[in-house]
Amino acid sequence: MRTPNSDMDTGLRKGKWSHEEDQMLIAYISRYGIWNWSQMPRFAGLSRSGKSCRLRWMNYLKPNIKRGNFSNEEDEIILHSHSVLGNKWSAIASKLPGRTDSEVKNYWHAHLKKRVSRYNKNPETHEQNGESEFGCNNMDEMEQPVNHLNKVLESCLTYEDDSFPSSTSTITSKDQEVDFRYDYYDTSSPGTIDDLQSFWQQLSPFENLELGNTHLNMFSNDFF
DNA sequence: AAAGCTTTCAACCGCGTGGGT
DNA sequence: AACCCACGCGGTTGAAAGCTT
Repeated sequence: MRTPNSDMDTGLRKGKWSHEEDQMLIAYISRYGIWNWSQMPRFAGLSRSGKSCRLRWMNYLKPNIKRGNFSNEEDEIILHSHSVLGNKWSAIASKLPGRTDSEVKNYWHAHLKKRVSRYNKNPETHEQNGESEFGCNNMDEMEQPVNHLNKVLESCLTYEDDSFPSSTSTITSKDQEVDFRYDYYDTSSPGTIDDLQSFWQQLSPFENLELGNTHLNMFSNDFF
């Protein structure tokens, strides 16, 4: 929070909003609506910039703003969306009713970014009781699925026949079920987080996907 | 208890974009 | 085509709150 003060050049107030200012803004918008942010503060009797008013309204005063902790579901949506969209906070927030881009951005920097970078930089440090937090017993086993996921995805998108050898698993979406076959241990080079992001990008056409494979579940539920 | 450090998050700032002239 | 203006977005800041020593 910034301390209330004034901009010497413009005479406009800056810093934390008082309850009175909030009430003035709410009262004005309730009565006249939003017509021009830069002109509105003057008519509303506020010594604030239009930008400041807009920000205060959009992020805190607007009806239906959701406050409080983010749910696990919201966490997953943010992490998944961020892997696909990058720092497009507005686009990510649009997937979370009641959450603002600012709130999502802050939450990402305060909580979620660490979870991803922690694994990116030093996955070994997450091993506990001889097993990583991702459910794998060693790094090879943990990294290979990332690379493997793309193969799985590719197979389920392009093959529905018996052309794939070896093990069989099932991938289902809300409107279809596709059998696919793969050979997990054929995957030779370890994957990276970029591979994982690529996986989610390719997966996006399948909404509400349920994956009948432990490694896929590992990434969708535990890693994120 | 208090000093120092870290985290959180509301608010600000600069820039890009799009519409109007 | 060039300029202006309003708006929206994303990065950054810094006070307050929380935590640790």
